[in-house]
Amino acid sequence: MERMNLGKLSSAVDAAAGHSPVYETVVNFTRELGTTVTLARWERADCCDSMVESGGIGWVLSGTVRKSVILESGQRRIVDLMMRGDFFSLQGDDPRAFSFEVSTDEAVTARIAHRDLISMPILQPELYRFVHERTCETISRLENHILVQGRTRSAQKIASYLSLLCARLSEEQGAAVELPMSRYDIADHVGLAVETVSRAITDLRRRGLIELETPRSMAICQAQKLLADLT
Amino acid sequence: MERMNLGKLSSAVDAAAGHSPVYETVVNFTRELGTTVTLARWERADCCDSMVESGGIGWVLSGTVRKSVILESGQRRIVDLMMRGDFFSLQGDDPRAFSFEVSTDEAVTARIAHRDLISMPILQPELYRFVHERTCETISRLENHILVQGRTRSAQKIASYLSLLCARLSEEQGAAVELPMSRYDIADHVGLAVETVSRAITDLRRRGLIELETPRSMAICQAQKLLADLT
DNA sequence: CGCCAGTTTGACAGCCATCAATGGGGGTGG
DNA sequence: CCACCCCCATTGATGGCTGTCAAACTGGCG
Repeated sequence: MERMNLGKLSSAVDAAAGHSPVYETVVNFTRELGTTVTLARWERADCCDSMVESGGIGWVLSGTVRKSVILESGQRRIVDLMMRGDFFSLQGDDPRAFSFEVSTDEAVTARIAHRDLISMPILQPELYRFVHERTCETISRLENHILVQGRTRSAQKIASYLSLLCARLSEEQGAAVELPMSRYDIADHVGLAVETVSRAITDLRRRGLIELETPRSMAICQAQKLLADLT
Repeated sequence: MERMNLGKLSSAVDAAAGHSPVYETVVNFTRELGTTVTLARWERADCCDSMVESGGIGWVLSGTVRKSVILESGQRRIVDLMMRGDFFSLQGDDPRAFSFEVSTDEAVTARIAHRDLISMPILQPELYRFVHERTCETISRLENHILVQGRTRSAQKIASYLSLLCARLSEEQGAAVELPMSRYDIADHVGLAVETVSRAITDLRRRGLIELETPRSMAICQAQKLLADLT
């Protein structure tokens, strides 16, 4: 892990190719925070658990971070996947003992410690409002994932999951996207076995609904059919 | 739906038997809001969609409200279950078109409209902080449900779901609780068929892990075994 | 009494988790 | 440079679990 200051933020932001309007507001928000914010640069497979200690709230400026937990059975479950612009809550006293890991080559995160969050509504009401807005967005993200996991058939789960993922990764329809996670990660995220994930993806490819340049590079060919077809 | 004022709040709160410390803070929060808050009393099967129009944030003071959506296939999915003290976000422009329904004989809800939420950090910073705190609690609730849904076996899903539900409904271990939803609701919430839910519950009962006075009244006998036993 | 919604149980086909094996790609060390 | 290893992805075979269809049972209500 490497500490960063706001001056170095630009290079990190430039690395996050294909900016979106929402992402711009997150970057501006980060700059306006001044010394209240703590930036950090991480590398692949880094464990970001140290972020949690101070409590408060965190977000991703570039790269992908996953929030996971190991069950008593030894199984890993990925609860959430945070990409550039996504916020997540940091609760040090959480008995569920989540851990955070970087799944891309590099990731830049930001956070506000709990003690600073406390004084924000008085000192920076405008910015605190933004925090609330993004926190509600986090709720939407989790609700969407509950809908994905609620699907009964594996093909449905994978189809709706990939649709959602591509929509978050790229604004343009049908463009090839680099999947930020392995088949194992997808399996642990949607609640399926790796083999079932692989089979479902192969099935979608054979039916011409998606295309795979490499196992990690995917393009959705028929977006609406991908979701509708699978009763 | 019947509008309420803060004066009538006491009777509604008294109806929510077995107060918890957290719930008390929510009630106090509601009182302190004064005219900013909008209270409403609902009856069984009422649709609370009118709450969403003004945006902002809502919470439950008594009873149970479920947040659901009908998929293209006609299936219903219950995304979240809100009980006394639970907050939820209201987004009128949400394309996912969630609807809210009361699943108990009676329910009392409160809400703050978006326009009032906007001015809160300046006018009532202390209370706005509380909103943020409860919103983070909502995130925890959804994360927990993602963990439940992620279980692969039906018995695991039901066991962990019932454990979670009972923990939210009653502070005392092993006490009988009135389930706030039908088997159909449970099925649509955890992503199983009704028959599978029924079989899983019967199975847990036969093994002596839970007891059923009536189909709706349940007591957990061996809490830790209920979760650990099922690899 | 009859109706209805909710719950439970049975039978069975189909899907998925598991075990097993193969192939590919990137890294390291000889 | 090549061999080797490890991780990832894919495919096959199989048993068990779950969704589906069907039927019986319960309690409440008019």
